[in-house]
Amino acid sequence: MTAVVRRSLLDDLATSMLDLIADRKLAVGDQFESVRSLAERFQVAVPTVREALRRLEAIGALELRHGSGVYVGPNVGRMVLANPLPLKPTAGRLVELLQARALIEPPVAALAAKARVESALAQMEHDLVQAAELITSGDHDRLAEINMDFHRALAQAAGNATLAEVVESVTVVNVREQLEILHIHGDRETDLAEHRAILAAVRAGDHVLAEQLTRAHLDGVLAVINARVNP
Amino acid sequence: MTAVVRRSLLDDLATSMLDLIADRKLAVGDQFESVRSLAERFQVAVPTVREALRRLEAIGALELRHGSGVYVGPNVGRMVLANPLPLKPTAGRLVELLQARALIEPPVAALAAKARVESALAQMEHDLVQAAELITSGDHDRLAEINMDFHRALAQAAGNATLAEVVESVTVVNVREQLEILHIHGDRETDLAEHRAILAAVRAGDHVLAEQLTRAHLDGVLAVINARVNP
DNA sequence: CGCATGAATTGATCTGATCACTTGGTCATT
DNA sequence: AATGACCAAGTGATCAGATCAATTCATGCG
Repeated sequence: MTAVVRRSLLDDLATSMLDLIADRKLAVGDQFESVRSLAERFQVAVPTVREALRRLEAIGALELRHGSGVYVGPNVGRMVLANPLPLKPTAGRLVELLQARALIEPPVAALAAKARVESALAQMEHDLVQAAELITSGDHDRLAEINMDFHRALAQAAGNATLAEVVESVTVVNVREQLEILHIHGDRETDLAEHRAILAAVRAGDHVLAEQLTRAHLDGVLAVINARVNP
Repeated sequence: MTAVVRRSLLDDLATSMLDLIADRKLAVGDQFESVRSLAERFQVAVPTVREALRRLEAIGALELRHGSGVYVGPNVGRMVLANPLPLKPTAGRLVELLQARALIEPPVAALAAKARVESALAQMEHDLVQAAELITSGDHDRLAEINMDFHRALAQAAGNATLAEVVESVTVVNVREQLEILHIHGDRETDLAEHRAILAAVRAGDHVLAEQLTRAHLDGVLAVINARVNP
């Protein structure tokens, strides 16, 4: 049996649009075509085009800006995504998430110490400066964001886009919940110091130390969370 | 200013629908409401409901089956997804993907040797039997699928849903391309033998060996690919 | 120059209808 | 009783055209 794949009109539309983007070599942020012109181009009705656009928008391949137009989104060409509409994770799910990070990020840090992509290192520096300011100013919400960004930048320093996507996906998840974690963890100064040590190790190209420090950092957080969840 | 997050009607609709699913404790595969009844429930027009449904469908949280109804999809509640509409990856991107797998999967195998989730181990056994049959029957397409499934099952054996999602996301990517890889790699018997050794190590609870075998397995594939891409 | 203003463009949503697929039941045939 | 053909209701898919709302940018006033 040949498993007839019945491609719906919508599947065709969505892939055709991606092909259009690829053919025109559009980059992230570039304006795409208007809904009406797409409808005419593909000879389908406006609502149909919009359904296809929504599908692409859901995965971040496109953006629809009211009154402005359709634009190429940040996730076009990505392989791994964070679910943009996750259900509220349970406490256990958050522990699993941290475990996953504690497993994945240390070897990524080791790789980063070998690759040392300069732009990412600069981003990490920048994040540390920002973090220091936010600690004194007390804006814990933005601090949590910046700390997550440090981890994302660390992954980007490894020079592997797929790894960066994976790490971003597991760090993006509900900053709300991560906030709670940070509030539990609490010791923001220690966090900052550990981040600084990690960056120094990466800068020095010491992949063993970078991996070890990253593991210690995440295991520390994990231990606190675990104690909190299973008292 | 009160930071009026201008949640579009669509955002509200999509999240409301997810809330409905959560409230009713619907499981994957359960039937949801019809488009028309949803339109009436939320007091919006049908095309609007459909756009929200498309968004949820795009991430696999829902499925729309023509003539039948709307059903809960397999990805509801997931945190990490594979891009369902990826662009054609370049050769370099595929190497990166393999590198990412070679970095992530070995420690996952080690964890699997500790957790040993029985259902996943059974799945791995089943995959190996299937793979042996497909090698003799010569169905290389299905063989590639089964081999990927072995790796996914291995991740599930680790008992961490997030890790399983990550590994699935990096193994789902374009079976077409992975096929090409397998054709390059070619030595299907070796693959099978290595898979068998990995499962044995996991079964035995030898996490050091499981990690080492998995690393050797993926590094072997990676080496061949690298030689092929950079001749 | 700087800022209001209004027209044009574009996305957002609605209304209502028609087509196509699935499903389950009816009913004649076997 | 089992089987298969057939029909009708429910449901998603698509269409057509219209109206509302946000953005953009050229225009022109102060």
